[in-house]
Amino acid sequence: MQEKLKNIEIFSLLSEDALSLLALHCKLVNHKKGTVLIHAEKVEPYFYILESGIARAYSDGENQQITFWFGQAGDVLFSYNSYINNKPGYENIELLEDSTLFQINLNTLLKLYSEHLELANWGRKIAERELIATEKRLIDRSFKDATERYQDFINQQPELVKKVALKHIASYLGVTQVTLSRIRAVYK
Amino acid sequence: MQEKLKNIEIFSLLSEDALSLLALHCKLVNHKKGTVLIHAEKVEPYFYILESGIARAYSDGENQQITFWFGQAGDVLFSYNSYINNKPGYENIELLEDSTLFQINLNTLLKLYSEHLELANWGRKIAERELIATEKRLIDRSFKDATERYQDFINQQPELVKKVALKHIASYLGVTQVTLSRIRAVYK
DNA sequence: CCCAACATTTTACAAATGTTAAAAAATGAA
DNA sequence: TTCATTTTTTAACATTTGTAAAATGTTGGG
Repeated sequence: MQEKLKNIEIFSLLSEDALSLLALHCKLVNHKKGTVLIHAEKVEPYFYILESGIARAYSDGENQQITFWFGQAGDVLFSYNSYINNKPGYENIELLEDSTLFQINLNTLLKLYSEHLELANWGRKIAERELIATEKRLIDRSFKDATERYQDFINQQPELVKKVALKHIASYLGVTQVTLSRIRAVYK
Repeated sequence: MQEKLKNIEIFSLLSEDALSLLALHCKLVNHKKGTVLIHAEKVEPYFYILESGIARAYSDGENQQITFWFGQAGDVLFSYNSYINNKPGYENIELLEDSTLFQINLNTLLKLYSEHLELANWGRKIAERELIATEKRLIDRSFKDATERYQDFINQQPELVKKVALKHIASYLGVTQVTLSRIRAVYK
C-alpha cells in the first residue's frame, strides 16, 4: 500500500514515517461510473483520494445542478462540510468514470490529525491549496468572460474536456450549456 | 494580551495552553483607514487578526479591481498565497477603517504550526472554514441572480452595507456598480 | 459656507447570456 | 447494425448586465 501511495503527488509531501502510518488506515476501493460517493444530505464517513478515474462535486438547486469542482488522479475527494460541522452539507460527489480510490475512515483521519503533528500540517496544506484554487476561480468569474474561462479550462485540463459531459463543464464555468455550445461553435 | 485574545471567536477554539503560547508572539498594532497591509506583489511577513475595524481583499486587473473578501472583527487577514507558495500572489488587503489588529510574524506562526499539534489543527480549521465560505459563494454565483445575492448580503452583513463603498460591494457580488445601483433603486 | 474631489445614480444604448424548443449528433444496449 | 436514449447544437427571441457619459449627491478641507 505504501508504495502505491508514493505515486500520488499529495502524499509526496509526507515523510516515510507519516506515510506508513497513513497507509495502515488506507483501503483501496473500486467504484463504478455514476456512483455517488458523497451525498449532501448525509454525514459521510469517508475521506477519499482518487487513484484513477474522474469525479465531480455538485450542488442541487430547484431547477439545476451546479458542478463546482472536478477531481482527477491524486485529488482529494470529500465533504469539508461533514468534516468540519459534522452536519450534512451542500456537496455531492459523483464518479464520472469507473475509479479506484484510497479510502480512509473520517473519524480515523481526524484522530490521526489530533495525534500526529506532520499529518495535521498535511491536512492544513490540503485545505489551503484548495482554498487558493477556489478563490482564484471566484475572481476569474469577474475578470474573465465565459470564452476566456473556457479557453483556460481546455488549456489547463485538456483531458477533462474529452471525458466530461459538456453540461457539467458549462455549470463549472458558470454558464448555461447553450452558451457553452455557442462558444465552442466559434472554434470550428 | 491573552485576555484580549479570548474575546475573539477564532481563539476560543484554543486551550489556555495554546493560547498563551500564541499570545507570546502576538503584537497589537494600529493602522489607519486606507493602509494596504498585504500587497500582491510582495511576500508579506505577517499574519493578522482584526481586533476592530474592517478590511477588504482585492485583486487588480487591467481595468478594474475585484473585491473578493471582506473582513470584520475576529477575521483572519493574510495572504494564503505568500504563506503556501512563498511567492507573491493575487491578494491585496486594505483597511477600510482605522483598525486594531493582532499581528504575528508569519515565519513564527509556521514554526509554531510545525511544533505544536493543537496550533497546527487550529490553522487547518481556519483554512477549512474559509474554504467552505468561498465555495458557497462560488456556487451562489450560479444559483442566485445579482438581486438575490445583494439581498443575502444585506441580511447577512448589514453593518458592512453601511460602512463599505458600494463599488466594493458590487465587485464582491460579481456585478458592476451600475447594476448594483439599479438593484437598489427597486427598494426605494 | 463653499469648493473640489469622490461616490452614487441615472440614462441610452450595446453586448452577453438566458430561455425555450427543435434539430442534429453521439452513445449504448439489444 | 439498428433503435431508443441522451447529449450537443442551433435558432429565435427575451432578459440581464455591461459601457460610457452625464447628472446628482456626499464629504471633508480651507
